[in-house]
Amino acid sequence: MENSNQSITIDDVAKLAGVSKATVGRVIGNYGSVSDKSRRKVIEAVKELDYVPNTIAQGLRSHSTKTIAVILGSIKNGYCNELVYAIEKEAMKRGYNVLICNTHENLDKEIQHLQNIRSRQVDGVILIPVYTIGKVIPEKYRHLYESLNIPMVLVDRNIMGIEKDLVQSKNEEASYEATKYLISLGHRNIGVIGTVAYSTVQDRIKGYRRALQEAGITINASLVVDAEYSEKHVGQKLADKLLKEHPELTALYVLNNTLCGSVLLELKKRNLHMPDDLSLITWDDDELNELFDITTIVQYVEEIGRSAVKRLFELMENPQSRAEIQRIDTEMVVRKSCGKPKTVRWNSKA
Amino acid sequence: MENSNQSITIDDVAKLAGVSKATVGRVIGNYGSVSDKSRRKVIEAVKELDYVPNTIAQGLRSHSTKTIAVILGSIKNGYCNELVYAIEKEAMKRGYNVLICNTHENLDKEIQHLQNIRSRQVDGVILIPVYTIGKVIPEKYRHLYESLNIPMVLVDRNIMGIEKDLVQSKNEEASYEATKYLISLGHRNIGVIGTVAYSTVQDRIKGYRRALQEAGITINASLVVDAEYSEKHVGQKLADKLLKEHPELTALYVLNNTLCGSVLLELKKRNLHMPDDLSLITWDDDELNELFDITTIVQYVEEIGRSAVKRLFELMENPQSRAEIQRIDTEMVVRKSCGKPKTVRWNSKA
DNA sequence: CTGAAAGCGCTAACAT
DNA sequence: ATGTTAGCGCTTTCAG
Repeated sequence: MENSNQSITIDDVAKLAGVSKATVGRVIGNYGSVSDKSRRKVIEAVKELDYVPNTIAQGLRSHSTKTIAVILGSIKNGYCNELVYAIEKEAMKRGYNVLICNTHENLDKEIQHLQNIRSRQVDGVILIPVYTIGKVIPEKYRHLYESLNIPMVLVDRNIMGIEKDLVQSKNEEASYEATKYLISLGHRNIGVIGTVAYSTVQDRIKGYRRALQEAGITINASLVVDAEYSEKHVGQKLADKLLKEHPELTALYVLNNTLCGSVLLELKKRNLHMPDDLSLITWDDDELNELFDITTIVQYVEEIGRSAVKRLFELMENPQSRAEIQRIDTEMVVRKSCGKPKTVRWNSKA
Repeated sequence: MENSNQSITIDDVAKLAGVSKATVGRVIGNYGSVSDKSRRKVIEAVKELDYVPNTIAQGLRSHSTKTIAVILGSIKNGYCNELVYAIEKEAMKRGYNVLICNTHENLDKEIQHLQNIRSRQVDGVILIPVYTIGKVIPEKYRHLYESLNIPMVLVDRNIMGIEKDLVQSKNEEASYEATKYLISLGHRNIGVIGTVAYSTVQDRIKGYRRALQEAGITINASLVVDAEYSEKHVGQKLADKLLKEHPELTALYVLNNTLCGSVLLELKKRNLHMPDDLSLITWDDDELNELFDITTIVQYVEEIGRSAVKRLFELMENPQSRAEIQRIDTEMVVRKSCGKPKTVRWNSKA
């Protein structure tokens, strides 16, 4: 218990316990078979010396670093940090640590992280990929992902043209239901704001379209506007644009959590109240939504994280296992932001 | 470029380049001296084989894993994820990766992480400690922190009785100024809500008291209420309590970002408007604050992160360097949540 | 059940 | 400027 010196090694323990270091290894690594007597002696020596095995040395020898990496756009994003939280918790349970890597939504940085991770012999990767533009990935990049010989599961977004495990919400279905809900209230002109680049958002748009079609409502493409990632106050700008150009709108449907606050700013500016002047639905739960009583499609991010880790460990045990897609349920939390559409053109003045 | 096999080693490169592995090491590690000719050959071979050095092996040999760990309560906290973002960015620049560890504000878990990190030979630690209850740390724990022979800088919170580097905001000063601002508007009865357990919050309370004293206002301890960490909707509950028991209050001062949303919920419920019915100041920036036009004390979290990393690297180079405390400026962003106090007892009805 | 020996991939002395 | 050698701390054959 006394000496916390870094340099106590398995040899010291072996010497003190009067056994070989192989036996010590068996005890601390919990493999092979050791007599009770030896085990006791080793355990005592470990305690006596305050010995902790060197994970680095273990890693070099055993090719397992007990580390997984999470690569994503930015930990500052609400979805992402909830995800990382869940992943770390789950990994810790299994004795793994997690390395965090922000790509800043930059493909080159993602590649760089991936390379780096290879050199670190990380055991597995959970990735929210940048490349998801709805086009099949260029050969140059595809090669990188496929050649990377490391267990990997994608979360949230898919990469077209690549065979990888994926865990994500039922985006299309949830979006379909949400839109149907608006339609059932009487809305026929629903504006949509989202960052179209992401496969996730594309799926949500598909669901939106399907619901409209099913209700026999003509689809007006100009009601769906694309919010460039990382542009400041883009939600506000686009809400303004939509409301200005489409006085017929009676509802707004926001596809990214990050945009909603900014959209609310615009509603406030125009003195538009929910649900009387305008109905609103948004994705992802947030304190904001509760405060403003906004009806929300909640993703079970914790569950997504847990599933991703679970699948990753399966992959680590059996790297040949075929890629599969897991779609996690969502929940629509109905609050008070949606109502029957107004017949008066409240915003024609704008 | 062809083979992305894991098992390409420095030997393969040496063989292909026709030099010794020592020379290869010199080139990729960029030390010692190598002839231009050899260097070229090595670089070519590296490219040819798509070789990446094994960080684990490097670490075992050189005792530097190029990894730092960040240990904190929860990555879900806004302050924390901004901090981690800044740290990761800064670390990446220097070729370091960051390991993330959540303590869930649990001291035992923190210790566990610290132990684990030791076995991983992490080069340095940035820690937002759990133990900060304002009492000197018990010997049992103190020993653990001090014996841990690894460069470490604390962020945000201090541990009494321990000599460690610390980077934090000028909590006392900022709080003093904020309170003075409220006083200057005419407020004399200012309710305070915060999680008192944290040294940070204690400093903020000190600043609040100093401003009151200086203005000759009698300090009423019952105006400062303690929000238990992790209790749900505690902000709302405490705001309710304060307003109920102290109808003389004309301003609320919230010391943790996490509490503010919940406090707003209570104001909404009581139909209290800022600044007419009540003035409000809160700590930490947030979209919420902008949306509600709340005057806010903004911490420069990015700068705190950068400073912490910078200091950590100094410590890593010179572990004997004496512990020092860095206090980072804050900024009060004045919005519209504060005004002159009402003379009418608006909330006496409650 | 246990020990001896080899070696994971690299860097750091020490030669030359 | 370059190669040789040893060995970081551990796990893993392979004998016994």
